[in-house]
Amino acid sequence: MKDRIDNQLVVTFAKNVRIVRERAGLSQEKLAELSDLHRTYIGSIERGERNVSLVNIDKLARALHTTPTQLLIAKDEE
Amino acid sequence: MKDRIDNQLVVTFAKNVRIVRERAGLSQEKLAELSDLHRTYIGSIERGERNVSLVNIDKLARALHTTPTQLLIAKDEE
DNA sequence: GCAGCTCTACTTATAGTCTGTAGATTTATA
DNA sequence: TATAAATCTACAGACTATAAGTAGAGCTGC
Repeated sequence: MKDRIDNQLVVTFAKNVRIVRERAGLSQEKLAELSDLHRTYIGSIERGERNVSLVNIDKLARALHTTPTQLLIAKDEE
Repeated sequence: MKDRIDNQLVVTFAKNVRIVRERAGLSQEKLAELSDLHRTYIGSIERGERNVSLVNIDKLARALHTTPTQLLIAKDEE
């Protein structure tokens, strides 16, 4: 398994992408198609293995009909 | 001159970093030191030439005593 | 069996570093 | 007033590290 990135923002982003995607009823493959990214790349983002940059944050936010900001906010730290 | 990146999020981020840095009374060099990034890299970010990734967005937000979210929100589109 | 996800492994593209130059601006100082 | 010294930013170019992107096999649960 590839290493997770030890950074709170990366972890939060990863979780949010997964949550929003699932709420939207999309598979990773479908999201990949909508965002013009690769299916395995989406998976690794959601596992917190990728240090995603602004342009792809933007692509994902658009595909999920949300904002970059929403994807970076920690929803509930329990 | 290196090309600006044609992406709204990149442009917004660039502007916000500069505004917040100047409000804090910091030079690019001082911010570079505080964020543990290179001085010329800070300059190119503010010129909108860089597609910055999550870990460095986090570093900059911390150094500027703000949040990643604040750096991504378009303040006023006039 | 199938859909959806994980994981390895890899190449290519670009994020990010470093050195150095130049111009503009400010500040001290003769 | 100059003018020199110090500070700051823009930018070029070359380099290194890592993000972006792809392919394919293999889990897992329905």
